[in-house]
Amino acid sequence: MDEKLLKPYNPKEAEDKIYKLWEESGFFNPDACVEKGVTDKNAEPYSIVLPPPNVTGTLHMGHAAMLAIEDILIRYNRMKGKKTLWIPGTDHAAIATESKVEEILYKKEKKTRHDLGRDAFLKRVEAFAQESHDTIVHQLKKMGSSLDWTREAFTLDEKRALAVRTAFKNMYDDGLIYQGERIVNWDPKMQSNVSDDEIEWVEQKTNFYYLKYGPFTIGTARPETKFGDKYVVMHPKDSRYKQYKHGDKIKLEWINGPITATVVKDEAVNMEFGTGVMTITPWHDATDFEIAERHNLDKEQIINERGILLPIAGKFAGEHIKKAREKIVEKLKQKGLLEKVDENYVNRIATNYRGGGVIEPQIRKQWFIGVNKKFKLRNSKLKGIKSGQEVTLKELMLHVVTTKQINIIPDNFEKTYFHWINNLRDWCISRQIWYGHKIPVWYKDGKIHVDVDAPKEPGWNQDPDTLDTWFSSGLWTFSTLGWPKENPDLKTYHPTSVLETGYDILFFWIARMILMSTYNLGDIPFKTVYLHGLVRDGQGRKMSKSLGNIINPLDMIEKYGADATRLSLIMGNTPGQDLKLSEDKVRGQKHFANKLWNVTRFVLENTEDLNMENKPQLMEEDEEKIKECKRIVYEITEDIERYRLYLAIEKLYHYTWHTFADIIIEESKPHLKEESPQEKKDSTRCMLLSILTTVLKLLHPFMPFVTEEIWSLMPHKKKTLLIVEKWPI
RNA sequence: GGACGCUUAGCUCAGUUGGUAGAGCAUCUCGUUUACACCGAGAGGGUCAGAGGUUCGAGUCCUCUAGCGUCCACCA
Repeated sequence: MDEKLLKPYNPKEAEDKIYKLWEESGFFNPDACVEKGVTDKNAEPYSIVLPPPNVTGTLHMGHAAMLAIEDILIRYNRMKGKKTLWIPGTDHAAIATESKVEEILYKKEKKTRHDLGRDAFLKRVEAFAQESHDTIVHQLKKMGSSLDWTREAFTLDEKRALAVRTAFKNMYDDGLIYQGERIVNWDPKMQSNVSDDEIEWVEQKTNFYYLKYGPFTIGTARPETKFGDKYVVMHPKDSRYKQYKHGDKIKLEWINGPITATVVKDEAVNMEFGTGVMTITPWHDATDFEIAERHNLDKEQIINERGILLPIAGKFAGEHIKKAREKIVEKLKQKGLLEKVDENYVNRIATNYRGGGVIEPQIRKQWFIGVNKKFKLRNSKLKGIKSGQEVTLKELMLHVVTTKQINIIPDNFEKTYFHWINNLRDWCISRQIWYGHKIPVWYKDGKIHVDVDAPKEPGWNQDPDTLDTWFSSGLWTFSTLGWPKENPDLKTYHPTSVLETGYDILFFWIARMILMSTYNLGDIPFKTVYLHGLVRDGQGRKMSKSLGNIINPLDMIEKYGADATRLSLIMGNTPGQDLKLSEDKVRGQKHFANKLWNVTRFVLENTEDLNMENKPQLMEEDEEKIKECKRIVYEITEDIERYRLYLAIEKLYHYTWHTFADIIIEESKPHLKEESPQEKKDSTRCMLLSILTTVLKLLHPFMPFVTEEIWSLMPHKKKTLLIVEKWPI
């Protein structure tokens, strides 16, 4: 017997060596599996694209949980004999990465990206991204992820850029991508607009001012935006104001002198709120913008892109809004326009969830994807929609989920998905940051050129904007498989089998992938969506730097091994439900790995000289034990097939420890004694070895390192790796 | 304001189609026998948040209530 087995299991000694063995074997690559004869060339394909981690830093426990779940599914299906592919990659995460680098740049050198200029700044970002990428790849390997590294992708590499430009061109030609002057979420700090989904609302106590506006009283938390307010709006059914008719002109004294206000009746006004009267600032408020659009009202800009008041503010022009507010309030007070101040008002402030800048809505020319625009779907492979049929993107997104062509686990998230889609507005895809895919649009002398490639003749200037990072992530399931080029991978592995990710990016990403895949391929991107919960600390709090409660996956791997780390993230992890994780839990799983190690020691000590070529006759009671083990195999297989990994591992844990070790092995001891009849002895030994072999196979997807290490110490095995052994069913 | 989720042993959670309440950790007692003290044998501990309903039977299905949490929404 190998001397290693005499000492406790040491993950550190085994893991890196084992991972290298797997990589060298080529078995992460399905083509190699076919070549080496471990997978049938006509086998059913099984594929997952790795949700690409952002190149903004390092992986956290949420990533680790995702990797554990996906690797289990991949390893299980590989052992089932399927042609199994798991594609690795990383995401350039435009805004997140750019703001991170800007932050570092400012901290270290007190410089902004504009001080460096576009090219020099981008070089910095790329260097940062490369470093992050390398760290991430290292971490992915440490977790034991059986990813096919020959197919690694990056959302911003050449192949993906071609996919992005092709998708843009197609959507533009179909009239789905258009340019429009709309109110957008402008982040003055980042100098870019962000989409509705990238906004985080924070509550803030602030003053709420009641101002005299002619015969009315209006309320506002933002007096600095009010200079241009010349429309006074009330609900058409509000009886308090029935003497005012839509279109009435009223002369009144305002901040910088007398103005003429126009009465507007609109149902968007809430009669219960304040006095039921409001004035509007269409350039800087989304609701006001919509009212102005409905009634064809003037829109005036009050604040510029850097938060500075424009000439309309009179003597306040040139001042930053933050500093001007108090002075403006003072002036209102002097003029007798300030009626009352509520000091306990709680306002909701829009911030950029990456970078934290306070959003200042602005009207700007941007690129949008129209989700309600009709177009003819080409080459439909979707059930219920014919090629050439007129549809909208929104309809496609709803259709594939309502008809169950895509299943979401847990299914209550389908409701959330539908609700979001139903409220979906046109998707603003242009950003004014520098890191990302440049928009494939060129201008010259008032002419516009939209294509995959730049025009040949000189003098054309490319649109300086970049695309929302989710545009390229939306293509991920097929851009990683070679689209738009003809590629056998695309035929074999798309649609992918399952998309596994955290429920927090259901809208950002999953919905966008469904949009992009149904549009560009006329097909679903994946058959099943499996959503895992957030990983929280032992007390259920979010892990964050400020709380200091972050558990780093690499630390856990270092202390307790990758297998223990994986198990702790799978046990008790039900889909869609947040998982509480403490270090104790990881430690407990390490004990399990060691238990398995010791079980092996016992079985091998007793079976080393057993000749499995001439299988001994099994006695009835041993036959019974093997049958019971088979039943467990069926149950566990069923659990994995139905994505109940938490149940599968619990049963396996229980069977291995409390049935196999505590009962079967304990009861076998008398039968292994010298004086026991040879027949009985052989039968017992054969039974033990058979069950151990099965248990190792079943456990392999969950704890690949220790099982592979043990496999290599088994004297009876064929000369193969456990990773490609057949699943015992 | 709307939607969703959670509430089961001291702690963390399972409980898959309704059929006599489960696991791990923690606690207590005992124990070194062909692996394992990162161990074994055993014990205590729950009116399954509350109220009502359907049913022969409900932790599980329905209704309502409470607490906690998450997401969505244009209340100036």
